[in-house]
Amino acid sequence: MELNPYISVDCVVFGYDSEKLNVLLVNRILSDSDDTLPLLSDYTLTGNHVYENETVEAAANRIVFDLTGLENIYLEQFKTFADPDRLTNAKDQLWLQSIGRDPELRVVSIGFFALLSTSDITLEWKGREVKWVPAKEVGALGFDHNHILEEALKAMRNKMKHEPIGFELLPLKFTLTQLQTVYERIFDTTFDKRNFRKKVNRMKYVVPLNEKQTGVSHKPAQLYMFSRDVYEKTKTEQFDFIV
Amino acid sequence: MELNPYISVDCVVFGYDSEKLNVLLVNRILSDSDDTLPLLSDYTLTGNHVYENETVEAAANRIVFDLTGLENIYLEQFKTFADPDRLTNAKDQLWLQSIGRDPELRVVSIGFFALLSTSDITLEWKGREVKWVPAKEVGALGFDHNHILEEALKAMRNKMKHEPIGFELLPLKFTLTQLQTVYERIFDTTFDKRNFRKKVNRMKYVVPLNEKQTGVSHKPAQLYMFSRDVYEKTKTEQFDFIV
DNA sequence: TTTAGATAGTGTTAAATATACACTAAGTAA
DNA sequence: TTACTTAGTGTATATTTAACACTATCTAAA
Repeated sequence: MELNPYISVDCVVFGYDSEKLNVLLVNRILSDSDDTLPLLSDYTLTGNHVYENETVEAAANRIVFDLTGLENIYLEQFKTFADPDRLTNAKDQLWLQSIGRDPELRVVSIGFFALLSTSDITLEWKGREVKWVPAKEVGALGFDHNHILEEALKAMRNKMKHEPIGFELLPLKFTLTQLQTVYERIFDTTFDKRNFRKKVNRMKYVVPLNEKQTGVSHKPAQLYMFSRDVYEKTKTEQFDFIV
Repeated sequence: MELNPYISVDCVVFGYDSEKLNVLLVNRILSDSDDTLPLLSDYTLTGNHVYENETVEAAANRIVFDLTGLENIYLEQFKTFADPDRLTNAKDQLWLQSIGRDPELRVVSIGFFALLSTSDITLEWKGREVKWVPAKEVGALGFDHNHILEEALKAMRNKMKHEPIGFELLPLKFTLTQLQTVYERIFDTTFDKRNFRKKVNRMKYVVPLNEKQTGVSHKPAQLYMFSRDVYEKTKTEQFDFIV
């Protein structure tokens, strides 16, 4: 089965490690034929062209699965990038040529972001170096990937404000402190513990388990899980764009 | 300048006429060579391929401008459609062939929705019939356009819940009753007038003008306008996904 | 010029939610 | 047993929501 040369998918894989938000990057190395210094060595987001018979959603899932070995990861198509000059800078042209792509083609990239808890995963991808980088410390990326990352962050934060996707960044079972911290880190703010817990208490889709945290050297916390079922059943449609 | 055969833009143009939400559709007619009954006659959303040197945003603006003569219309990229079989049904294949496109090509369509007040516009498009159809009464469309329309409606409603885009569907100057009605019609509900007005009263970006409605045979209402400036300055970042 | 018709515009009370704020409880490790 | 660490809880005040009905102002027609 052939890859379609015009259509690609870029996945911004966000992983939260109970401290900060990270992004998955892969190394892009181009070595000289005489094995001296590399001509090119930088990082990009994870992406791939789609197979001729593959939907873009399937391609995004395939990429995330190849990277993490995980299925059913939260994935969302957030924006498409198709500027005529998005791959025209010198490094990208060099790279495209070297891997046998026509550097003249106008490639559409459909952007997805994925959310997961880094504790879950093991990394490997086509022999290329893959690493987590804190979202705030990402340097200059290849292609238009800094732009794509920024848009992904915007879309993710925006969705996070109104929909319960913070849970996707935590393990299945989590404590309320962990939940609070996710929101604090992503919105770069702090909340009052008692008020936060009062609010969560009204969210019937955050359900307490008969289980406590283990392996900690202090009072173990109650564990909770998120029930999408309950959420879907209880959510309402209201408008609320007041400041 | 050439059109890119792989990349198209579909615009879901929503127009509100102070009664209901409408969508702009164009007729797709294919006549037999002997001028008998048409082989094909149905409607589609408005769309076009992008020029080789054109961004997709520019293409979307161009389409809306060609259709309405209006610039600076609210436009938002909401989703991209790229399923391998999205144009494979018989009618679409026939149409593609007849207009000289390769029916085998996998075409990516980047979906935008536009919001405007129908009172504003005059219609004309490349000699093809263009018409407003109430969003609730749209029948079977060509291509995958029923699917695109549904996704546009979802995206628009969702955005409307949290961001002040209802104003884009009204004339620049509007009354509070008109504003209330937009939200009632789009969310298919009703609000209490006094409570609605109390809420709007707290939105500092809805500013009263020194002007009243004219041409009505009853007490003329106060006119208001929306100030995006004030909105951008006063908005905050909070999370609120409680039911 | 009066009257009918139509929509504009307004206030109060009770319940729910938001905000601000500090101490005790329960576990582990030394 | 004690020190350390994080979990977990309540109250008072301000703000917001929700439910509810009447008067004001304009036009048009009698």
